[in-house]
Amino acid sequence: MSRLDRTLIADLAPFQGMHAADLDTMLGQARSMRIVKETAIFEQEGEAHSFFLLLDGHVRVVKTTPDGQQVIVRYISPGELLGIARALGRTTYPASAIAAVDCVALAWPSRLWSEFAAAFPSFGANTYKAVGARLQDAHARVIEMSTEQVDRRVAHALLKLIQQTGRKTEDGLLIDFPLSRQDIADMTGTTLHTVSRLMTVWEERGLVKSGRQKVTVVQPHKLLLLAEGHVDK
Amino acid sequence: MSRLDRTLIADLAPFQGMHAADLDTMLGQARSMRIVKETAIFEQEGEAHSFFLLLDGHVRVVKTTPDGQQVIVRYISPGELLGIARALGRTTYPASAIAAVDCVALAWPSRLWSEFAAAFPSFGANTYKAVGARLQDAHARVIEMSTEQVDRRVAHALLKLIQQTGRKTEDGLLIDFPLSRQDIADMTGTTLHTVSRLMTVWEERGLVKSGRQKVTVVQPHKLLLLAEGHVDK
DNA sequence: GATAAACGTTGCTGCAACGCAAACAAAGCC
DNA sequence: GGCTTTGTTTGCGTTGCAGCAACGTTTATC
Repeated sequence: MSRLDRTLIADLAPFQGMHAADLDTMLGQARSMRIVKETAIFEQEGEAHSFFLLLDGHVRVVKTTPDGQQVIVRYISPGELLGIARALGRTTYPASAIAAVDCVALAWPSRLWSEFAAAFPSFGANTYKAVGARLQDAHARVIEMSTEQVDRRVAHALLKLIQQTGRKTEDGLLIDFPLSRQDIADMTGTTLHTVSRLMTVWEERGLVKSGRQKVTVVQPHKLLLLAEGHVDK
Repeated sequence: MSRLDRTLIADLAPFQGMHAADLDTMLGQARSMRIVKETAIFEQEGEAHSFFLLLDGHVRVVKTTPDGQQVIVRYISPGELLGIARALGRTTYPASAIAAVDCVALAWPSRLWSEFAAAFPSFGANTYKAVGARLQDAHARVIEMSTEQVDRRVAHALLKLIQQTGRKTEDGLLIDFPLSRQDIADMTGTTLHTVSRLMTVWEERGLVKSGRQKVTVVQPHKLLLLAEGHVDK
């Protein structure tokens, strides 16, 4: 790992407020790894032997129900920790993490997490703050699933994605990794058919442009209005 | 607070592994309070000035959407912490906490939380473990809302409640606080009408017995089969 | 004990969204 | 270039469940 890399890593949320030397200690014990597209970083129910820092790419966290239905819990962007099950008192991963594109990540053995958290208080605090945010997010999603109908949920999901990974193009904000109708359905608790129908309607109205596994939001503002229900669908 | 009380409190999950003297330090700074039925311990959006330990009673945590719909996030039983928003990096409460019955609780100023967590590592670790469990729970609920239909969600909710607060009676396991059809609906993302219909069917089949704001699960095992979908409804 | 308020039940109707099926389109592969 | 695989679109029938409305029942209030 080059000097430059370390400087960039120091800016990431999980390491805010840490001393450079402490960060070096952590990085010294990390294993760098590449994950090819559509392979798993870790699997649901598997023993939580490591935790990870995503450096490049996008990862989807997926839960599969006993009867085989998939739910996408969230997408992870570079700079975020994943697989911290052990830090929350679990011994197995509660979900699978699949690389949506080719990825680069750092890995540490799980047992080191508590050592790091104890030795570098900022690191522990940052993690717990992130966990707090995730809890918030999960609750927000429960509310959404309980009270809002499909079109609004899908609109919301797209907005969250462009906020996370939106890349400006001539058409609008492109979601920067392959995203199928089925993926969107798995994020919002609906079916690919319903998503497909919604997308065609929105495309006709000029809200989005989309192709195979590709979504560009043309008019984020209008999509937001729809998501918030300030407009008749 | 009597000597006996302190002994009992020491057994509660948030204080496992703490020294008796440290616990005394904490309790010395707590304010004991009674909350009358159906009043708020804290309100959504309100400044998170305190965190609480529920000693007696049952509290429901409710989120209200901008358009007035209510969602019950969870019920809290004696021995659990609540209102720990500040510990997760928030300055306001993300939900309201309403006493389902007359309650007794201890309250500490929020700023003390980080002091306690730093001074008594077990306390901090216990809390984060609890937060981890809540995150798990929230995710499980998202999955459930995404993939299961109403009857199974309601069955699951009832099972969770009897597990938390079930009191053995001659009829079966009674949920030990007033619980209306609307409450169950708010827990499961449906309407009181649908819940009412389900309850009548289940009553006819001898799965439950219920009256006004009162639910007794007669055959938990059969209800579980229904919740898991191992039986045609 | 009469009146009101809160909670629960039940029939009916409508529709959002699911499921199925068939066809189409694009990408990968030999 | 043809073949397969994977993803998308779209029509049509079905249905779970919400929404409305009316009524019954229990608990509070004075």
